[in-house]
Amino acid sequence: MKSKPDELKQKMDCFRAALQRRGVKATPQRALIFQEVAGLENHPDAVTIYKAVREKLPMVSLDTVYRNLWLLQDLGLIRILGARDRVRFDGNMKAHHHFVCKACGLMCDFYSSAFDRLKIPSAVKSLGAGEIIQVEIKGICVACSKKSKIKPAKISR
Amino acid sequence: MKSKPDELKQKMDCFRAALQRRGVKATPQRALIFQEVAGLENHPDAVTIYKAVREKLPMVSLDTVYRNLWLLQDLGLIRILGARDRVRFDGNMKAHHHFVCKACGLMCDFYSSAFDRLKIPSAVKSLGAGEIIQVEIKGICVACSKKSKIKPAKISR
DNA sequence: TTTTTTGCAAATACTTTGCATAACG
DNA sequence: CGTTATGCAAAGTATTTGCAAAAAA
Repeated sequence: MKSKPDELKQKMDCFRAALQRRGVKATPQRALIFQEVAGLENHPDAVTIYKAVREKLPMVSLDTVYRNLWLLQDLGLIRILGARDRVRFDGNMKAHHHFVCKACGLMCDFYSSAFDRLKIPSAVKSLGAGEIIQVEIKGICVACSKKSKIKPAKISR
Repeated sequence: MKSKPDELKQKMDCFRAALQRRGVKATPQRALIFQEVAGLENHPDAVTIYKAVREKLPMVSLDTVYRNLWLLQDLGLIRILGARDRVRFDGNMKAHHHFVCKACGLMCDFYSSAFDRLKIPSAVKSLGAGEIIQVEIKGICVACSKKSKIKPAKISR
């Protein structure tokens, strides 16, 4: 699903501004990669983005795509879904919610009876049958925020 | 963080019952693997579980751990967090929430102003500084529920 | 012109599979 | 006993890294 063209234009302006602010160069690869991610409402993996970018720029390599995706994430222009690396398992079958640290990947449970009472909105019915509803809060965990006081977080894998 | 011993016992009963119901054998490996995941409130990856199980049963192999984790998930005894396989990227920076299909991994956005208004509970402050709050609804998407009418979903990678 | 970024290729990490043997019910 | 599960080793994917050449500011 593509977003409206003027929205995309606005996103690209935002993109250029963020790059400049951080002294990062605006290469065509970078712009195209951002455009692909920003223009889609499904959530592509790296290879899907790679293929899409290749249509317009056949020489790009997959590692450039990865490098730029992580860079865009560091710049706050895109996000990742779920865990950054491997699969994680959850054996807590009580109602609970998650806090995820953007820096170190820590995931831990918290409880909230208010969140437990959330109902699945009717708009979701057109997507499928919802069974579990959980809230995810992303941020920086205490351990990482201590670290970053010493040395500003350079989030790289 | 370990859960209380009687809770664990109850979980193990639940485990044995579920295995029997589905005609799956209760091997010591399987029981230990379940116990590890069920007893932790952080969300270990396969290798972490593997190491923990090895302490008690030094012969287990990593592939047995994986096989059993997926099995336990199929049985509904544990869950996985985030995407099952690769990293996915999200370029939608508007407030939004996610629907995730347990069968095919489809992830798509939906909007809800009610969910957008959720506040970070004070209990979370002890975990870290929350920045983004999103709701995740897991279930079966329409495409998969059609498929499963023909042939009951055998969810394997 | 200086620094950053790219593409390539090779390396690493994570996860799955085939098969003979061992264990469960 | 018959079937299912295990361990091993080898194969697949996914992702990262080092480096010389190319491109941006």
